[in-house]
Amino acid sequence: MAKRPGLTLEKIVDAALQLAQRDGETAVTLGALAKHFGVKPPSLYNHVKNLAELKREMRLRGLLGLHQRLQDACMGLAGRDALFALCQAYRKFGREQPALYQMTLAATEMDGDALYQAGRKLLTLIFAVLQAYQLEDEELIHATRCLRSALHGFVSLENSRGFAMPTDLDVSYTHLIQHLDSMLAHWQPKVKT
Amino acid sequence: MAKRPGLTLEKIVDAALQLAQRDGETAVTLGALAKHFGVKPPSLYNHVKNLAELKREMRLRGLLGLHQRLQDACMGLAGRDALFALCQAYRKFGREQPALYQMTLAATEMDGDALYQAGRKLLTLIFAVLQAYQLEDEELIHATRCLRSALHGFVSLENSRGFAMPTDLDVSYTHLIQHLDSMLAHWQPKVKT
DNA sequence: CATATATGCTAATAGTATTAGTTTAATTGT
DNA sequence: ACAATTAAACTAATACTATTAGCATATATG
Repeated sequence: MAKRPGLTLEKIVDAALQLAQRDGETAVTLGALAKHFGVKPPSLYNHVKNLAELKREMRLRGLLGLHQRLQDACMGLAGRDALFALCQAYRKFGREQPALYQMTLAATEMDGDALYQAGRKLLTLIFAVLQAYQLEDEELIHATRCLRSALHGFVSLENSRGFAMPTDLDVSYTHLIQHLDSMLAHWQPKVKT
Repeated sequence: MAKRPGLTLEKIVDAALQLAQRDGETAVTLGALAKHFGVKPPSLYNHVKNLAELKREMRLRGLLGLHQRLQDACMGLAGRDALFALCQAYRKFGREQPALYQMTLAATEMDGDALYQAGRKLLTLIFAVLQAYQLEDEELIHATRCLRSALHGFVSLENSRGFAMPTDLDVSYTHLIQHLDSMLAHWQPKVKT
């Protein structure tokens, strides 16, 4: 038997992320990963519980990475500037790592505590950015949901080629951010049904 | 050999849609469909090119169904009322048929003409609804992208349990619609970068 | 250096799509 | 009504998937 390649969960997740980045989520298969490490597929089970857990780990990395990117982008900024930076960084992440973004935002049932915590961190960051708009309690939550919907929707549709018209997407996104800022600045607590 | 069950593309797609509705997209498998019809898996290839085409057909049904629902909801309405009806019907469709909605909005590369046409129909309907807001040319496209982003983002996140806080989602969505209406009513053509 | 554990392996099961080639049910034409 | 044709089922086979069980050995530990 040859030397052991010193596999570890870290390395496997790294390779899985690269694989997803290159060939999409469906390319993340135990066979492909095993081949990458010069190992047989069952050997991976010594380090990963199963494929579902591996994908959970990937999603955790995605959430943490997204959080880091957004945090870096907002460093030292506040109010409108922070919002713009947040939105631009969000889209940038989605464009640069489409497969990972898609996995990241696809929550399932049993996600475990780590994923929940990562989601919370992201939410806390957004709350911090929205602080300048002086929303409180429930209103802050509603506003955050609107913001997240707009950002996720745009990135998601852009990544899946849902915007077919030959009109500049950067301009559309800038519009979107401006209107989000406007929405937040003139937030109306009263909902008329 | 027993009598032939009189398979057809229509029936297969119908069964596939029911299967997706009940157990999710991953449950749509040729084996499961074959079992449903009391037939062996290869027999299905006499009616469907392959699994990818079957899913394309499902997505086409989804797009057409969504269009129909939205059209029905907007019948006889205009302006703000039409927008509200459109948005509510959009979310309703997404909630009632989560798996189908997810497939519907996940465009791939080679989608063929039928899917493109269905997408166009949907776009045309939205343009009609936005007519009252008096946007023109490029602005109409940007506004439509903002609208679609918000709606798709909300429905998508809601379906994947992306909104964790225990705050009423109906209220959040109503907020979203109101702000979309406001955005459209006070659309600012100039984008300040 | 011996023991024990960690981590690789092979073999096997089960489920997935798909193709090739065959057989027969259903339809069509005379 | 019967023969010929077509449509649609079948069986058999290939090639991927994930996953488990049990075995063997490289590495680490006492």
